[in-house]
Amino acid sequence: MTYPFSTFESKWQDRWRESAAFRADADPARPKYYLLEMFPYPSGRIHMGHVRNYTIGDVLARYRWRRGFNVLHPMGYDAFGQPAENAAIKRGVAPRAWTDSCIEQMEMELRRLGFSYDWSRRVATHTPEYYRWNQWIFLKMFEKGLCYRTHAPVNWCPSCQTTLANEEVIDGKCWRCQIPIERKELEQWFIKITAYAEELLKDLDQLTAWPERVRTMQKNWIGKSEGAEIWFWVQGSGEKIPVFTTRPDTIFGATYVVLAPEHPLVSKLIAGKPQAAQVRAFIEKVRRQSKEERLSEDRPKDGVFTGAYAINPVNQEPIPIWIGDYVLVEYGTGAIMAVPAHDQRDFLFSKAHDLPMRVVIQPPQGTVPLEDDASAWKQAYEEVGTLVSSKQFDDHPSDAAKKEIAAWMESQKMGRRTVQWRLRDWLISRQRYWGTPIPIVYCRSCGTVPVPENQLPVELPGEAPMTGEGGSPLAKVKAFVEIKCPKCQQPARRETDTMATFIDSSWYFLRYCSPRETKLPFRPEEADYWMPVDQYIGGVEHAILHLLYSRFFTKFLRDAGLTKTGEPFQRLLTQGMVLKDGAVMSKSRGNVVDPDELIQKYGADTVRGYVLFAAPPEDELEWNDKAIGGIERFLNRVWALSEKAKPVPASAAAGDLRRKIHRAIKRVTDDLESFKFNTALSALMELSNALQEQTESAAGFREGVETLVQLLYPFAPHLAEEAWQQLGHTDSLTRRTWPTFDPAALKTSEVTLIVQVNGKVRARLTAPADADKAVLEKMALADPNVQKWLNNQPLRQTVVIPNKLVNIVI
RNA sequence: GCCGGGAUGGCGGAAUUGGCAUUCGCGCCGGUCUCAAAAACCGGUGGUCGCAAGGCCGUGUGGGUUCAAGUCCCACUCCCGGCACCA
Repeated sequence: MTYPFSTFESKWQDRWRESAAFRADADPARPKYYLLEMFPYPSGRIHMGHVRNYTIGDVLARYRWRRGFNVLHPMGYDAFGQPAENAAIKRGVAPRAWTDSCIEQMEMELRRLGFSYDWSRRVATHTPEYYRWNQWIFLKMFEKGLCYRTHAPVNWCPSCQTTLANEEVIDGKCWRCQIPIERKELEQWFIKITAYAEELLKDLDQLTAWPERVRTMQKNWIGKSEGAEIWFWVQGSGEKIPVFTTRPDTIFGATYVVLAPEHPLVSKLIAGKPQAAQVRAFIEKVRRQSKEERLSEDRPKDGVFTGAYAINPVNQEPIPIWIGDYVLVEYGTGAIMAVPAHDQRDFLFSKAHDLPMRVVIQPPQGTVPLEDDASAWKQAYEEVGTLVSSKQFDDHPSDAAKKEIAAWMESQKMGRRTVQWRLRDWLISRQRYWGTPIPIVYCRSCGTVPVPENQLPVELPGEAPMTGEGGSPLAKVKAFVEIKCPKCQQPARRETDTMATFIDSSWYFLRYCSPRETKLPFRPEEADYWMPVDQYIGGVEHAILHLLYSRFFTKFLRDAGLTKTGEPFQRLLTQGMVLKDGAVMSKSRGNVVDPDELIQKYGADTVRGYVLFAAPPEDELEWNDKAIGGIERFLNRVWALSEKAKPVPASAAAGDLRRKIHRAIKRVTDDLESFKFNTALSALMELSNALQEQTESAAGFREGVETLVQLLYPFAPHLAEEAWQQLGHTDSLTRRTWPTFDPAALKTSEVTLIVQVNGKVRARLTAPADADKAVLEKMALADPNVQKWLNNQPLRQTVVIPNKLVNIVI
C-alpha cells in the first residue's frame, strides 16, 4: 500500500500555480537568488536527464525561498533547430506546429513533476517576440564590426546539409549526427568572438565556483600561445614569409622553412622552377586526403622542396623553403621555421628528407651534454637549457632568451612579438529553415545592407519548401527573398540563411529578467537586479559550446551598455548523465526509462527522490529499477509517521531524540548548501528510522515528525505539504522559514571513546563529554581489555584526543 | 604527448577533512504475518580462521611520513573526460 500520492500531487500543483507561489518580481529591498537550469529543446517528451537536471534545480529553488531569498527560477524552450525541420521533411508537419505541440506535451510532463517555476516568465525562442532580439543583437554586432561575411574554408555536414561552427565538430564529426564533416569553400557570416579571446580566457580565473574540468576545457579551446612572428624574406624576390613560433630562442637553429600546401605564396615561389611540377603533384595529393587522414599522428611527415630559399634574418643564411603536410594553413601564418634539433616534428621531417640540423640549446649544467653529432639522435631536445651558436645570446638561459630574442628582433624589424589563438571566429550561417533569419539585404548598388531596426523582426515565413536536398529553403520563398533595398528602394535580395541556434541560447538568461519587454532585449535595470545567474545547472556536454558563447554574448552586451554583468553564470553545477545498463538511455538501444510512466506508478516525489538519492549530482547515475523502491518505502514511512503523529499533542523533545532532530537539521542544511542531496536524504532516512522506533507518546515525537516533514519539503514537496496540512497546519511550507538547529542540542553528556593500543582498537569506554585528558588516560589504562594487551610492558607514549580516542603506544 | 577527474563490500555510494572504514539505500540470508504468495515489519550481511571469546587481513599497486592514513608525500597501474603534427 503506497501513500495516496495520486490524490494530492495534482492538488498541490494547482494550489502553487493558483497562488502564484513562485512568482518573482524585482525588489531591490530583498536579496535575490537567480537559479537557472539549461532550458530544453522541445522534443516532445521529457527524459531522465531533464528530470535530474530540473529536480536538482527545484530542490535548490524551494530551499532558497525558505531561506528568505527572492528567487528567480524560470523555464522556457530552446525551440529552433533541426529536429523540427527534419520532422517536417519526413512527415510533412509544419515545424511550427510540430514544435508547439512538443512544447505543450513537455510542459504537461514538467508540471506533473511539481517544479517551482515562475511560468509567467516562460520564453520560447521560435517566437518573433524572442528572435527579433537575436536580429537586433546581430545588427548591434554588425555596427561594431563584429559580424562579417567572408569566403572561407568551412565545416560542412553532408547529412545536415549545412555549415557548422568549429565548436560543433567533435572528432571530425558533426556533433548532432556523428557524420564525418567535409571542408567546403563558401561565403558565410561569422561573428568575431576572437575579439574577446583575451577576456574570455582571463575571466576564467574569476569563475572559481565552476568545475575545474569546464574551466580547463574552455582554456584549451581558446588556446593562447605567446610567441613571435618572424619575417623570412625570399631570396631574390621581394616576398616576405611570416612564420609564427613560440620558441624565438631557437631562431639560430632554424635550418629550413616549411609552408602549408595551401599557402598562398606557393605558386609564386615555384613559378619557373624545375621543381614546379613535382610540387603541384604533391599539393594535389594532399588535397585528396581527408582531414583525419592528414592529421593522424605518427604517420610519416610528407613534403617537397620548392626550389626557393629564404633568408634567416638573424644570420643572413639562405635556407631551403619546403612544403609539408604537417603544417596547417589555418593556424598561425600557415608557415613555420623548422628547428629540427629542438622540435620533434621538425626533427622527424628532417630525418625523412635529409635536412640539416643545428644544436642551439645545451641542457642545463650538471646534466649530460648533447652529442655533437645530431644525426645520431633519436629525438629532438625540447627542454630548457643554455644557448649556444647564437651569437650575442650564447650562454643565456633559453627561457629568458625567448623574451630577449623576440624583443631584439622586434627592435631590428625582423619580426614582432605576438599571440596566437586556437579559437576561431564563430561561423553562424546555417542553410536551414527553422531558425532566425539573418537581417541582411543584398543590393546591387548599396551592397550588404543591414535591415533597419524599425523593420524588425524579419519574420520567418510560415511555409517554405523543405526537401532535405540541401540549399537554404528560404531561397525558394520568393515573397521572402525579393525585397526593396532599405537604402535605395531598388530591387534587392534578402539573406536566406538562418542563424545558428546557439545564438538563441546565448542570452536567454537575460531575457528571463524582462520576458515581455518590447523596446529592448531586456530592461537593463531588471538585469542589473537579477544578474548574474547565481546558480546554473546543466549537462557537461555544453562545457564549451553554449557556455563559451553565452560568456561572449554577455561581454558584448555589457560593452553595448545593456548590462553591468561581464560573466553570466556565477556558479555552475554540471550534472552527470543518467545511464541504464552502463549506457546512455536511447531509443536505438532500447534502454529508455520513461519518467512520465514512473510518475504514474510511483508519484513525482518518489521519482524526484530517487534521482537525488542514487548518486551525487555531478556523477553518472546508473538507473536501477529496484532501488527506486527504497525511496518509495521511505516516503511511505514518512506518511505513516505523519498519520501517527496527527492526534499527538506537542511536547518538547529532549535528550537523545532532541539531539537526533537537531543533527538532522544541521546535516540537511549543510548538505543543501553543498549540493550533497544523496547524503541529505540519508540523514532524513536516519531521522525517520529513529522516529520509527519511538512510540507516539514519547516526548518530542510530534516535533520530530514535523521537523522531518519540513526538511523533506525541498525533495518531496507534495508529500511534505500534504503531511504538514494533515498535522493541522494551515500555512504552506513554501514560505515557511527553514528550520534552524540549536548547537547546544547537538552535544551529549556522555561520549563513547575508543581506546587503541599501538593504533589498534582494543576497547571502548563511556566517559563524560569534554572529560580531562588525564582522566581519560587513567580510565583507558584501567580497562581490563587494555590491561590484557598492555601486559605490563612499559608505556612509550599516550595520545589523548578528547571525546574521540586514547592511543597507548608500548 | 599535455591538461583535468577518478579507483572504497555483491551493487549505488558514506566517512565530521589525519582519529571506530563501509552512514543510508539496493540486493542477498533468516524470521514474523499468511492456506500460500506478495506487501509490510523485525534481525543479519567486507574477507578469513575459530564451537566461542576473539584473532588476523582489508579502501587500485609499491614505498614513505605519523602515536594514528581511504584521507598527507613519492613512484606507478588502470579507467573516464578534454585538447593535440597548434609551430
